[in-house]
Amino acid sequence: MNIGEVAERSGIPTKTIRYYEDIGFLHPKRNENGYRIFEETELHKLTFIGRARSLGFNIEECRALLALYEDKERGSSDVKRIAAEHVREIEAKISDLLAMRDTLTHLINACAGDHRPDCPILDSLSNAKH
Amino acid sequence: MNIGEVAERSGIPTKTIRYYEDIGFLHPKRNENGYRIFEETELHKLTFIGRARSLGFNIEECRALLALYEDKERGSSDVKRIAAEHVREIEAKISDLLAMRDTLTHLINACAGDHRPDCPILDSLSNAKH
DNA sequence: CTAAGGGTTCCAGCAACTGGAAGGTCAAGC
DNA sequence: GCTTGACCTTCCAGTTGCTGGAACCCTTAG
Repeated sequence: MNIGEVAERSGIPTKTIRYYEDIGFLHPKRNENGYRIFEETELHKLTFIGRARSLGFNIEECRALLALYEDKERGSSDVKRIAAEHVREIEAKISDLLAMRDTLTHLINACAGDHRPDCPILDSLSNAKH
Repeated sequence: MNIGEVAERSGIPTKTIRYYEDIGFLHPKRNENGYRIFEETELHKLTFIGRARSLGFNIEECRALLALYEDKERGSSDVKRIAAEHVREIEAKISDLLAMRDTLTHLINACAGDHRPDCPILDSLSNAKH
């Protein structure tokens, strides 16, 4: 399988696949003309990484998950720990964003939004009322 | 005022203040030894930017808000539009994160988390059940 | 023979800083 | 006068996770 087919089947762009090779996620063989040749297992790995990334795991977390995925001796508790830690991070981001949204929504509701220059949004940004 | 005092009073690190000068947010004068000298108005600007950044506005949005802030003729509707657009972006992020959290929480609950290698989290990442 | 559509490498850039090196300036203490 | 330490300066490089582009090679079809 060439890189284009892998890209199509995994949904990951060729650029990104080459990048993943650079950072050591994959080690595809090469044929005599220098092209990368991918096995099914490499396609599976890429799909795995793609799903983990779409769930918001960062590269280092993906690396850890991939190592656990390939280690037949590991217990599920390690995976669970990584996932639980990740959920905590997600929840922290969510509450930050909720706080931002509430503050902004409040300011927007207080703002006339017309041609007059009075604007509670700018006032709040410039005055210290945190 | 030197940069250190501005940093202290605005809560923005000196490195970041210099960066903000680089990207054209500020134009502090220099005295004969080359040190930046800041006026109160520059301190206010920095505080303004700091608040906008902490509300999640990106640099370009800050630039727009700053321009509106300094334009005494502008109407509040422009500001309101920027803020409302920003709220929409925040809400999109929130729903992405909520979906991630729900998926992961579901997987974590299905995972024994013990020494056995069976792990629904990894299974889900590797099998196509999207 | 040429063109299209693969593939390869390497270099640069995005956002928004942050860290570090190498050096100039200033005030205080000895 | 000298040193020490806290300031300040500039410039360069690194962060994360790619993405775009240039310049080039390989293969196949018309």
